[in-house]
Amino acid sequence: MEKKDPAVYSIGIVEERTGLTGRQIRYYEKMGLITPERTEGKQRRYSEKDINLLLKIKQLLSEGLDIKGVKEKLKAIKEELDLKEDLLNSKYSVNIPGRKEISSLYPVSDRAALIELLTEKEKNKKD
DNA sequence: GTTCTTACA
DNA sequence: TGTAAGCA
Repeated sequence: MEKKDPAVYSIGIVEERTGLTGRQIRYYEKMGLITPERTEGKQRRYSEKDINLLLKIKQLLSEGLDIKGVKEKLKAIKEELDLKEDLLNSKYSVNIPGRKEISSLYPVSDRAALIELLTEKEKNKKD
């Protein structure tokens, strides 16, 4: 089950796929909302998850949150995820639940981000 | 031509 | 946020 997510998208591609301007994308990065990789030439390279994260940010922003609010929201989601991860790795877990089941426990609005972050966690443990 | 940073309106 | 300058 090789599930890699290399950062291969240029900022131009990300603009098209997220509907955001390069200006906004760079601004969110400066605000600490995203951390894309860099090529040797210092150009930004985004992964599939970065794009999903950008879309999540865009959604939260459209819901009235400001940059600070989005940052806190993303942090909250991550903490929630770490908590669930502990349960998954717990010695008390007899039956390891599948990601699908886990995600179903979450409200639809947070499911996308949850799955996305969980996938990242799983990948990091494998590497 | 694309992207990057800095800076000004 | 848009745009321009000067680079890579």
